[in-house]
Amino acid sequence: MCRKMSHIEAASRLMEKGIRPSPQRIAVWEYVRANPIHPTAERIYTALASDMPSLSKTTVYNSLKQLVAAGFLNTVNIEDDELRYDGNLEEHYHFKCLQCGEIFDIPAEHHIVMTGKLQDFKIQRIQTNMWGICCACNVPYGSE
Amino acid sequence: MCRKMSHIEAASRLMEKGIRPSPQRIAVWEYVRANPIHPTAERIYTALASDMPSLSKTTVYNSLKQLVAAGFLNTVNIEDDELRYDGNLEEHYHFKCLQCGEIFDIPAEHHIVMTGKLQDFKIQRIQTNMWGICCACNVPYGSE
DNA sequence: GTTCCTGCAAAAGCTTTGCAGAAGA
DNA sequence: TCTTCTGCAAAGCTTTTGCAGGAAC
Repeated sequence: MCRKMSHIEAASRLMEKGIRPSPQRIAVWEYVRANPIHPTAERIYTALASDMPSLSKTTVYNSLKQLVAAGFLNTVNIEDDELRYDGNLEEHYHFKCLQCGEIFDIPAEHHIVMTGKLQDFKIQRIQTNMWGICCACNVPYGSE
Repeated sequence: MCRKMSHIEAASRLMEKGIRPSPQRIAVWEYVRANPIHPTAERIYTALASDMPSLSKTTVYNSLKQLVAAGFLNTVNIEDDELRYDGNLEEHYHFKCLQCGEIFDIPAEHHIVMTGKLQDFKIQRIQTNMWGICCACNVPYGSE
């Protein structure tokens, strides 16, 4: 899914965008990349705070905002009440199981056909979210 | 887009779902249906409060939640920091222009191909959001 | 030395909850 | 009468802002 990236490479990619590669920013980015669970800011903060006791939530929010603006992370708007983050930049869908709550990455296998109204639109980003029952929860009665 | 609906029809459709057709709930539903601008709860409240001075935001939130649960409205998760509502239940995409900020409804012209991982998933809802520059803002220099 | 960054505290904004009174069945 | 609903006030949460100290260049 996400190619592994060294601290040094992460730092240089941040610098290319004019972002100072602070340990906090690198930690946030690497956490989101290494944990494809579409974490919230809160979750990222909690996970990193044990190794970085001085880390503040403000810094997590600041870092996320910059990483999204720089195109290194995407936001995932699949929940009505919280924002999630995704380090997987390849085109893919999100599927949220309404039973177990897990959010799955689904490889994209179609493209929007740009006809009619869309012909004069310049599309820069597409996000497709799906809700339903995942294969693990969608087990017919009696078959397990 | 949305077929016109009388108060009486709205009331009976609410009752079918066991929801008491209070004037507030009908007003919220009709406002969202009649104003395909994907309004936020705040906007709905402000718009209705002039005609219904006693209306409270709590009631708007309660009504929206029930109308979404009953399948009469959908949430639109195209903004990172606010939830919007949509009374158009036909399959369509949303396109947000990053320049003028407007959100357009785009008729759906494709279907997700359910292959691979998705074969055992039960999809109940799909939402596709796009961001970019709309046709009005996407005017080449010198042509206007 | 100047700019940028972090982190604390406080503020802001959106949404939910508790509850009392009103409306409807 | 009993249940449901409304609306006020307060609380809860997430996110942003102000600012002082510190780090990087």
